[in-house]
Amino acid sequence: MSLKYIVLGMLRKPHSGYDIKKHFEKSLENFWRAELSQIYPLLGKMQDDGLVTSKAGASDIGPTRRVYKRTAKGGRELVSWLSDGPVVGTERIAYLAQVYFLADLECDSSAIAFMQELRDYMSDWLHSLEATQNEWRSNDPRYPDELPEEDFYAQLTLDMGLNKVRTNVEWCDHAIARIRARERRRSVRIV
Amino acid sequence: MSLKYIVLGMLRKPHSGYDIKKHFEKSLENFWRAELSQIYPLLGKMQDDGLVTSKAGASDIGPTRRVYKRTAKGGRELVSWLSDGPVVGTERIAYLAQVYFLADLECDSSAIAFMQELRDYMSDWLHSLEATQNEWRSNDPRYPDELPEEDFYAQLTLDMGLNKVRTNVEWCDHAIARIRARERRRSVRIV
DNA sequence: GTTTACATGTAATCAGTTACATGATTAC
DNA sequence: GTAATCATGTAACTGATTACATGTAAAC
Repeated sequence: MSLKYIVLGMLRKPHSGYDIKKHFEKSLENFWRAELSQIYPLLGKMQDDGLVTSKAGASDIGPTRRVYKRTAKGGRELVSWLSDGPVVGTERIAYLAQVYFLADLECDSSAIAFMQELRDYMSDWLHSLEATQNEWRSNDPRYPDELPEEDFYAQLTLDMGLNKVRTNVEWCDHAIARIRARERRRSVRIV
Repeated sequence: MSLKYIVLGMLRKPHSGYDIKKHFEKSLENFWRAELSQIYPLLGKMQDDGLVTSKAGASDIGPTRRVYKRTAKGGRELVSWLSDGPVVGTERIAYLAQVYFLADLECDSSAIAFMQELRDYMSDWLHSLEATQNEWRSNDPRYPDELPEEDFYAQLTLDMGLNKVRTNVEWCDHAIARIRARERRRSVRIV
C-alpha cells in the first residue's frame, strides 16, 4: 500500500517510470525497493485514478519517454498518507527469524559463521552509507541542518540508516563474542 | 519465501496451525507476522512436499486439532536455509519512506507531530521488550548466557530488538530537536 | 560488433491481507 | 445467553517478483 505514496512523493518533480526506478536505486534502496515491472502498471493505474497525468516526449538519448506529473489530487493523497501518522508494525526481518532458529544448525562454528557474514554485510552497508554522507557533506556546505526542507528530511533518513547499521554491527560483534564464550565454557565442562 | 522455513523452525516440536499462530504472536511478532489464512494452506502444501506430516486428534478443550510434525526432509530444508547465510536486503520500512517525504507536509508542527508519534510508538515498543526481558530474567536464573541453545538464540533476537528500538527512540528525539532548531532559526530570520 | 544504459511494457507466479464461513468449549 | 478462546479452513483480492519481449542510442 505504500508504493503508491512513495511514487507520489517522488513526483514532486515530473519523472518517467525509468527515472523513478533510478530514484529508488539512488536514495530509497535502503528501506524500499521496487521493480520496473511494478512501477509501470502502477503509474498507469494512478493515471486512471487521477493522481498523475502523463505526456509522451522524445528523449535526448534513447527512445521516447513518458513523463508523469503529480496532480493536485495526488498531492492531497500524499499529504493524507503523511498526516495519518507513521506506518509501523509491518516490517519483516528475515535474518532475525534466522537467528531465532540458529540452534537448529547444531554447530557453534556454523552459527558463528552466520553471524560473521551478517556482521560483514552490515559493515559494508555502513561504509557505503558513510561514503554517501561524506560526499554530501563535502559537496554542500549547508549539510546537514541548513539544507532545504526536502534534502533535510532525506538526510534524516540517512542519519537513521547510519544509526541502525552501526548498532547492528556492534550487536553482531557482541553476539559472536557471547557464542564463543558459551563454546569455551562447554569445552571446559567436557575436559 | 521465508515463512516456510520459519514454520519449519517452529515445528522443532509438533504444533497445530493455531499453535503456530500463537507462537508468532508471542515471540516473533517483532520481526515477522503471519495470518492463519496464510498458515493453513501453507501447512497443506508443505505436507504435499513431504516437509511435514500431520495427524488429527482430539483436543482437551475445543474442537479437534491437526498436529504437524517436521520430517527429516523438512529439517534438512531448514538447515540449508540457515547455511545459505543471512537473508538481507529485503526489508521495507514504510515509516522511513514517510520521513523521506515529510517536507511535503509543508508545516513544521505536522512534521514534529509525525516524529513524536513515531517516538511514542518506539518507546512503547521498548517498554514491552523490556518487560519481556525482565520477566524472562526473573523466571530463569540461566538468563541470558546460560540458557539452552534454542532459548539463547531467541534471546539474542530480543537483545537485538532492544538495541534497535532504543536507538530508534534516541534518533527520534534527536530528529525532533533538529527540526525545532530549524524552525527557530527560520523565525529569527523573519523577525 | 558488442556491451552498457536508456526506455516501456506484459505474463505468470508467488506472497500476503481481508473478508467470510463454521462450529466447539469455557468463563462470566 | 453471550462473549472469549479454541480450532480449521476457503475465496477474493492486493502487492511484489521473475521471466519474457522489444527496441534505441552511446561508448568502447
